[in-house]
Amino acid sequence: MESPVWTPWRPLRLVDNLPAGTFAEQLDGGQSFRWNQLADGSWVGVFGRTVAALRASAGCVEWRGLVGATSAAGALSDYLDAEGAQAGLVEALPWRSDSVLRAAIEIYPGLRILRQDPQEALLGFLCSSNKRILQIRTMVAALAEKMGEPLGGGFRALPDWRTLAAAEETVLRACALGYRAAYVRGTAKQLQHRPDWAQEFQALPTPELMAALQALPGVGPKVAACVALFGFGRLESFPVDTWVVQALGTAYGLHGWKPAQLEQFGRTHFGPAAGLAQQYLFSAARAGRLTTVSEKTELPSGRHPKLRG
DNA sequence: GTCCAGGATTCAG
DNA sequence: CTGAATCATGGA
Repeated sequence: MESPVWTPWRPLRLVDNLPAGTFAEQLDGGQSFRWNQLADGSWVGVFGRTVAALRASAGCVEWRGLVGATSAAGALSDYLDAEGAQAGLVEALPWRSDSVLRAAIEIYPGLRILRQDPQEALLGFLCSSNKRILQIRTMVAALAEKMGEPLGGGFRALPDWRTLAAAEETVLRACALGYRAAYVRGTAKQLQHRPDWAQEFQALPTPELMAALQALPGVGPKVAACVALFGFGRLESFPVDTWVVQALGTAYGLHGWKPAQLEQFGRTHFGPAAGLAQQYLFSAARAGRLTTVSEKTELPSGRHPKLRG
């Protein structure tokens, strides 16, 4: 087993303060599935072809990379939105009139959407249906371990579509994908001959991007919304999963609403950064710390959206 | 053993 | 079009 040789720890300059609790939630809260926390509290992960370790100390973030590899500082800065582009979007969310959102933001202040590689987001969320975050991490780790290209230090990249399309049935099955193996294989077979698929998808407006994603096997409305949000930076995308259904039902009184209706509510109520609001609500709900909306709070879209039109 | 998981697909009505 | 059944697997 090849053990990693790390560079010294160095500070990562972030515009926004990032508390340790928020930091952990950001890396391990169901956005990416490739970060693992070590016994010393630091985090080790792979994103794209970059291997890095991170740790939060006194409100600041430190990083280190593999000796001999290209410096991970630039990739990390982009990945973690070091320049603070999302801070203004949080400010523009309706937290002043929405006490539920305000309370959720205060639980994980500084929480941001990771700017992930499209392939990483798509593969991860192809594995996500009807699975818990811990189990998704296990699946993705197995895919990388068995088929990914070595990056040094014992770490591996995610396998590309060509490799996944050609993978033996027994290999895929050993990754504990279950029925999702057909999703991964089917999508891989469609994308393996389109090396520029990510650029082509990125050029599409969000509605067309969502449609293109949902044309892939195993990609429905929720997975497409997650890939658009985490992989293509579409901050207006509003994924509705079981946690968000419960959160909007209990906290906003939207009982019995169907996912499509809740998605419409989320995008109209939260606006251009609805996906960011969604992540705050998702994390708060998962932490069991979601509050309930007060009767005074105004909900501009506090009625069922029209099913047609 | 039972229930559920950051759902998607297929099928019946 | 909508709602229910089904899918494979592991952890609580």
